[in-house]
Parts: sequence; C-alpha cells; structure tokens
Amino acid sequence: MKSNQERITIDGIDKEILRHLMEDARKPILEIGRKLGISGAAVHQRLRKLESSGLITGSKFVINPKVLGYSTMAFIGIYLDKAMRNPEAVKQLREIPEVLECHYTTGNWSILIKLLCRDNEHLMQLLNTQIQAIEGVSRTETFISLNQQIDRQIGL
Amino acid sequence: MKSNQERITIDGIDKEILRHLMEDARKPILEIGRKLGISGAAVHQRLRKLESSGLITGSKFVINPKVLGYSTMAFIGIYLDKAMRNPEAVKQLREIPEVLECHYTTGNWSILIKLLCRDNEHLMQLLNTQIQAIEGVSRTETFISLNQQIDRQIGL
DNA sequence: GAAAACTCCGAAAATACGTCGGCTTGTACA
DNA sequence: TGTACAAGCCGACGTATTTTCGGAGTTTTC
Repeated sequence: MKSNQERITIDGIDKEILRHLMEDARKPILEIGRKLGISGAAVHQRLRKLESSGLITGSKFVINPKVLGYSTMAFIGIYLDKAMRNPEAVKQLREIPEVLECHYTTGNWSILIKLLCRDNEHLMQLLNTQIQAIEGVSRTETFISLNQQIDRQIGL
Repeated sequence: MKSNQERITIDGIDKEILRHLMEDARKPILEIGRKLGISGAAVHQRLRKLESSGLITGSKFVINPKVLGYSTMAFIGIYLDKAMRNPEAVKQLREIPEVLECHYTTGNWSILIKLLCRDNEHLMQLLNTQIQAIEGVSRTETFISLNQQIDRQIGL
C-alpha cells in the first residue's frame, strides 16, 4: 500500500463513505453508493484516492476478548531506572501478547501500557513474572479498568 | 447479529482465518481458503459459526489520524469529588469527540480517559474549556504520549 | 477560451459471496 | 458388526460485488 501522504481534501461524500466503512468494513461499496445516490464506481474511485493518500491505513476484524476468556483490562505505569533503557524495555514488552498498547509518556512514568488479561490472578502473574522481570523496571503502578465506558475512533 | 454466546471450540484453522481477517477485514474469503487449502465454502461456514458464537463483534476501517491533523495522544486521570458523579461525567465526556476511551478505574483517579487532539494547544483548550468544566471534576493529571510504540489487538 | 484536471456514470469482465446437496469421516450405541 | 447421527468439507450454481474502462459533463488553470 502506497501512502503518498500528499495533501488531500476530504469532502462530505468521502466522510460519509468512511463513516459507513468505519462501522462495518465489509459493507458493500455498491450499497454505500446507493445510499449516497452515486454509482459504485464513484465510491470505488474515492476509496482508492483515500487509500493512496494514506488516510486509510487498513481494516480490521474486531473480536470479543471476553469470549476468549479475557475480561480484565488494566493500565500500568512503569518506572525505568534510566530512561535510556526504553528501547530495550519496549522490545521485551512486545513479546508479551497481553500488552496491547505501549506509550512513551511525559509525567512520572517512563512508559504507560494497556494490557488485557484473563483475571486478576493472570494480571498478578504477568506483573510478577513478566513485567517486573524486565531489566530496568524499578517500579510499577497498576490501574484496573472496572468498566470501559467509551471505546471509539476519532470522528469525522 | 445473533450472539448465542455458546461454548465454542476454535481450532487452528479458525485461528488462521481470524488472523487473516484481523489484519485485513476485506481480504476475500476465497483467497483465505486457497491459502489454507480448503474451499471458500468451508471458510464461509466457519465464519458463520464464529459470528454466531459472538467471538466476532464486527469490523472496522482504520484511519490515520495524523493525516487529519491529530497527532497528540494523551491520557488524563480525572478526580471526581464524588464517585457517584461518574455516570453524569461519562455522559458529558461522550460528547467530546476527542475522547476515544473512558475507563472507570481502581486507584487514585475515578476515571481514566484517552484522548486524541491536534497539538498541545488543542489539548490545553480541551482541558480548560471542556473537561475541567464538567461538574464534579476536581482535578486532572495529564500524560502525553510522546510515541505509541505498540498498538494491537489480543493475539490468537 | 482552450487545455488540463476532476468527478461522475454506465457497461462489461472478472471475481467473490452465499447456499445447496452430497460425500467422507468419526463417534455413539446397541 | 452394523446402523444412525453429527460434523466438516467439497463442487457447483445463481446472484451480487468488485474493478476497470471509455466517455461525458463540470470546474480549474493559465
């Protein structure tokens, strides 16, 4: 996929197309065209333009982690004894599949991660045997998400 | 979409199908079938089983916020003067389109939100005019993500 | 005002989707 | 051992979608 990253102008029709596909990536292009009152070919051409502009980075199936037994989400702030250790720490965090996000942040911590685990016991085990074991990690602070009340992409 | 939520067994072929679609929701079923050495019909039947089991919750187009000028991600811990105020606060947070996630968490804060804004100035403006303005918010702590180094779904 | 650039449409070809009956395999049970 | 049942796959089929193409209308550029 090429991303020319050229300046692009997105009009209302583009937004409408994207709004449909952001909700359901498999919605037929023809159906979107019918809904907007333009031909399927036009929708297709606009999508190609949007893709080549780099605005669309891909599409994903979303799976429900609870069905897999993953129901505990947590955020962990990580203190590193030297900020320099960041690249190596991230490399090791990447090996932990439960780590979904990893941010290099301002503030007290060096790193903030979001992770998804089965239950509190699983979380504790990850902390003790995986995360605290990473070289350079001096301390962590854990925040368990009791309930995720909003989860969405940036709007158009 | 029905979700029987029945117990389900996911074998290696199911995982392989999901792995493909989690990366690219528009990948043709037939192509996946060819890659796995089974017919398109079989892939289709498996997908129907996975859908009705509730494992698949949908599909999304992923857009690149940077192309839209959104390049600053931040996490904000919010203190509420009374935890009771949570539902009303969340309702108001939902009205702020830059708020992508909102978690009711253990720990110091009542709420942890993730938000995406254009730049630091935009962030400051959101804090001052939108978030601090919510009734019940007594204090906030902001962590700016200088770099998101991991971003993924739970693995199979 | 001509040329270039956009954007759309309709049609056609290639491809994919979704369903069906039938085949094979494995299991349960008498 | 034999039968019945369920699960999973296949090929084929009709329908629907994708993708491409040329052409036409409109706007922008110079």
